[in-house]
Amino acid sequence: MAKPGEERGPGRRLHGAIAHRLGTDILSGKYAPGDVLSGEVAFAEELQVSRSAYREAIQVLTAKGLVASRPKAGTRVLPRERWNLLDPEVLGWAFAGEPDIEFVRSLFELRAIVEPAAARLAAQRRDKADLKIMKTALADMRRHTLTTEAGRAADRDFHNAILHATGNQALMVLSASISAAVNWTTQFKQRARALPRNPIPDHVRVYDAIVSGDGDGAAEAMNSLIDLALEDTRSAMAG
Amino acid sequence: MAKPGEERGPGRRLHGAIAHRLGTDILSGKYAPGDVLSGEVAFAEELQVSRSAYREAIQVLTAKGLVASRPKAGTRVLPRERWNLLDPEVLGWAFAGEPDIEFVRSLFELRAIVEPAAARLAAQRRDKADLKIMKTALADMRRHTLTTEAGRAADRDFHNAILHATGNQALMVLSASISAAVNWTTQFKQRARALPRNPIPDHVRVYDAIVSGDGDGAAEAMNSLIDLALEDTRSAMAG
DNA sequence: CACTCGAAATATGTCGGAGTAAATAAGGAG
DNA sequence: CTCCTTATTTACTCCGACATATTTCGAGTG
Repeated sequence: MAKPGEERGPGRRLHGAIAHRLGTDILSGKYAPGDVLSGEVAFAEELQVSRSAYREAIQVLTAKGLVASRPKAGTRVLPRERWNLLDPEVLGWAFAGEPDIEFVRSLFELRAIVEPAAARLAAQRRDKADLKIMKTALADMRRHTLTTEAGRAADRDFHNAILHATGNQALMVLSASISAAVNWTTQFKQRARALPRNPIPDHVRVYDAIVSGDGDGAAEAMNSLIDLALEDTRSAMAG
Repeated sequence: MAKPGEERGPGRRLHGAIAHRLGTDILSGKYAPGDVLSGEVAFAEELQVSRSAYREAIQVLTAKGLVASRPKAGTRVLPRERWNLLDPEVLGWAFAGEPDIEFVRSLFELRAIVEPAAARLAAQRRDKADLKIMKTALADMRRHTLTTEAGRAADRDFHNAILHATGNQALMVLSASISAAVNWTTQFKQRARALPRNPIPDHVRVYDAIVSGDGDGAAEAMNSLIDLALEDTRSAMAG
């Protein structure tokens, strides 16, 4: 690699850049579970960084369950089950290269489980502030399409507002992961072709049900919304 | 504090011990969101450790979204929404002291959403190996009660086996979090009083439904199992 | 010959200090 | 009063040495 500084974006620290590089390498399969990384001194020298910076990067990966180090034995990649795949940063690393189709499928399945239930709870517990956020998010989605970053941000805001309206902390944390996944997949869809369907009506149906406090309706509307999004993604990946 | 070595368990590194201490302090509210920690040099000296060890601990907390540090501004505790509360280690820190009742409630709500759906999928996709693991886990639960660590481990194994049988990676990762939560809450129930209900029959009903491929039955059985567990926990906390 | 115990080798873990870069705050020029 | 420059504080990075934990290999013993 060239100078280390070239590979890190603005604001990102050196150890963060190293963690990003190693993380994407692990998620992409360049280092497989069970593999033992080169020794600290050797690897740090290869990356042209100090041992301290390298070690701090390894601590980050260790905290996310990707690797584990032991004296004399070295640092080895842990089995996939130990990976914190719902960590937003890990999720980003997973989608940095070509995302694993099977993993995307399992994320959609999780969405299909969590979000309709969340919509039901949101319909029962939402307050005026929540509804206001959803309304403006919908308006922003109409103004900018999903082809723009602003449009995708509005989409994320809408889904986040629903999860926030449930008042459930654990669901809110999942929201970070799920919205990250949604972001990556919508971006992925755009990469392939123009979005074949107008997503607004589906979102409006969810919103209307939440406004009127109709839990079952909100759950069902959200369910069909996810089904349609899944279809779009599938056809984009297949084509 | 006394010698640093006294506060770390076997196998746990020094920076891991520091991360554990700071993590529990943050989760317990000793350091509130927005608070700025003392400078590296001062805090490291206060903890009687080197800056390297302290910094590596901070990297761990940063990776889990608990804190963020910037030059000149210092290291500050992030708002709760940024915390990776589903990280198994963070979950452990949350239950190290007196767990927040509202948080426990939200975890049960997440369980009530995810596990019935997982049981439904497991009933449709399980193979013989999955069933075998569930069967032995049930037998172990019968042999040791939930008052013993072996019994709680068997309980975890049973729930893990269900999530594993779904073949869904994202659900499997959630399993680590949820089983950790289940573990902590069962332990918490024991702390208060003897378990008032025999949990075996509920588990057997779930198992039978999964064996016979009855998705709806598995989901419903799991749903009532969680309801009962929630009641027990609630009465234990209230008492 | 097999087996146990112990010493050496090796990689991670810990340490303290020096120097760099970045962000805020203070001060001066316009 | 505003804007730009400067100064200081703090985290960030690097370095080299020492400590500690495991594995491995060898010597001693039954």
